[in-house]
Amino acid sequence: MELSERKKKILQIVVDDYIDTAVPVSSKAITEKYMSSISSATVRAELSALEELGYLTQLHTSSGRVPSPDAYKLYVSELMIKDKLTAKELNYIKSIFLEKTDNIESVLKNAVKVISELTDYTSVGVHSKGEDDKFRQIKFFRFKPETALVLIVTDVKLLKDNYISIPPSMTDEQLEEASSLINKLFSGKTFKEICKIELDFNESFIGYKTIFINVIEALKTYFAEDEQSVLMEGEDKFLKHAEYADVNRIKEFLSVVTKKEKVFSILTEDNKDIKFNVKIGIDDDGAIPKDCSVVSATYSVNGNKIGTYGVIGPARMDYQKVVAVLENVGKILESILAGR
Amino acid sequence: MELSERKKKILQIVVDDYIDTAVPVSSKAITEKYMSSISSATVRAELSALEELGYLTQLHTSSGRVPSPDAYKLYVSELMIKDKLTAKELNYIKSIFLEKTDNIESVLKNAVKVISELTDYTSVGVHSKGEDDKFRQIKFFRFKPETALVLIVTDVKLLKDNYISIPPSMTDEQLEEASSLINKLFSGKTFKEICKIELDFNESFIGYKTIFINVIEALKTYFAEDEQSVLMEGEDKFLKHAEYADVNRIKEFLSVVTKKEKVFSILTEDNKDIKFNVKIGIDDDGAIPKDCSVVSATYSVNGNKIGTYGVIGPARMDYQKVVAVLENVGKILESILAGR
DNA sequence: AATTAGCACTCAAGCAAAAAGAGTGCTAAC
DNA sequence: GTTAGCACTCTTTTTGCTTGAGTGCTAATT
Repeated sequence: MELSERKKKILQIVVDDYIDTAVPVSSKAITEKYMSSISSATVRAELSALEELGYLTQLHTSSGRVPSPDAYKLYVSELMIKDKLTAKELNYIKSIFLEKTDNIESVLKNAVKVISELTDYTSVGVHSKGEDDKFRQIKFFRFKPETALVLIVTDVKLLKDNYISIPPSMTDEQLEEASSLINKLFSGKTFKEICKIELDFNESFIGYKTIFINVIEALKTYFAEDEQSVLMEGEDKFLKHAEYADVNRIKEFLSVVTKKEKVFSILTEDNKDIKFNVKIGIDDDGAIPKDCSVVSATYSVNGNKIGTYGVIGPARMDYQKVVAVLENVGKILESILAGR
Repeated sequence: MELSERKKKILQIVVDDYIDTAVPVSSKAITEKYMSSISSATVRAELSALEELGYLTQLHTSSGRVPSPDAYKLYVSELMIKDKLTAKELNYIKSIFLEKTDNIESVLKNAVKVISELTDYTSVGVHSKGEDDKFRQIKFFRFKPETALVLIVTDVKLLKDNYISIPPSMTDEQLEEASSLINKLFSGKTFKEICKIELDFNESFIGYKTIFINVIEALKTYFAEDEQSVLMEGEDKFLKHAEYADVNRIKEFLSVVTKKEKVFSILTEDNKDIKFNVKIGIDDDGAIPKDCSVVSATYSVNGNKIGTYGVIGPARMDYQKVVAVLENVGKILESILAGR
């Protein structure tokens, strides 16, 4: 059901004020600070109704009201007055992205960094698994006769650390030829496409069979590693905020933030089809800690969602600032990725 | 001045008991649990003397005694009975190091990981800046006519992410030749040595001058980045320990542990020439937080100290376990590095 | 000269009762 | 529908009191 305009106004005031002061909001505070035209008794009736509807809660009978998770969600999607960044902040964002843009990972790293710095919350970014990343080039570094470090460059990133074994009998020239063969065959293709390639190991090819299989194996490990691709910044920023004055809250928060796989699943799980997803932890056993909020957005290239970025912090978060920063960073991020 | 045997014994008991129980140790506890032959009044006199000497402190007049930083240091260097690891633990250490050993960084990473897991403290490792790392091989990935990604492999690690600009007029063949020239010239040399090489750009060489200069530039950035080489594991392990029930303690701890450059300077600053260095934070403005302890050791190859590894945790730390783990890991670490 | 028993003293920690204050819900009047 | 007024609830803070652990000191003992 749709809320009356006055209810919306009051709810907005409560959320605004609570975000600002961290103190439960009383009817008196509302009339005195924001709505001198009506009396506190009227506001009390409205607050009571909003509580009935699930948007507000009371810590105890004689305390002011605190927004519920639903209230924050509504606030972000409808109630909140959008913030604008200062020219200084906008310039700062732009300046960060001027740095080298040769691979998506470093672009995303910059995005995550700037988000954390401007919002003062822990920021995160995940890039899609990369099944659509395009193969660019392969090179081998032969360290010993039987092992080589294989380097694969995609349009997204460079992968190293994949050691493969090669037949010791193979000469360096043959290895070189193998790499140019692979380059010719795979170049420009996505991982999905590469897997479909029917390899015809005829006589001119047969010597490279092991290599090919090993390279594809290396590619598979590349696409399998997902937690690796979680980028975070400002893991300790949450301590700056008043809610984290309690040891258990801190433990809860850290137990999530220090586990990249947890962060990954939170960010990639079902997102509603709205611009900014807000997820707030309710009980203690969910993926997100109690009273902890995750605001995230996806970025796309050519209409394909290829990653998610956002912030993690207390439920009582400065959503105006956060959304403004995410919005602006997102725009630049997409424009850079589109122009590649 | 040298302590009497009895004082040493009592100090050892106090530290042992305090590490075990986290409760200030009373004269009564000492006589009842460990020294039934003498009376508590005698112990009290000794405790009083040890306090006078700076080894013990009292929280208030009617509390038991707590070891001072000096007491912990003496404990580790002289008083403590060395712990032995179980066969299971030893096997675990060995098993971890069986993994790929192709570069020092990954070996150190394993060391740090195993230390954190066995001790349950945050562990750290830093490798020397690398002026003695040996150049192995260079390769160029030409992305655009005017830029290339340069990959340099040393005996320690692989460095990527160094983009250099190349003259667009240069053909791929010339670039290839440049890389084999560089390989021939630099191979097996340390950074120091490379810097000393007098480059004679005679006619056959002159075309590669820009490349050479750019490569050396890339090497310099490599050696300049130092905080990068701080490896850490178990950043949230400290929360497991009783001392971190206080928010300010947590903040202090995290403010150090999340800043790699701080950890770096703590680990690399003046170490006494003993096997296990113990540094304990005293006041709040030092590099190390109050009541926080850092136990570290260096590892060497051919008599050259090339890195430091250790743990960070509360002053009331299980030094027996920590030293035993560090000792064993250090041995394996050095044997692996020596055998390269 | 070192050790010990005994005792007074100190201080933290826990508890209960009281006081203060903020905020609500309800009711009756506007 | 709105509002003033008031009783009621619940938290927070303060205060005083009690308990108990542990020490330091002193005088007696070995």
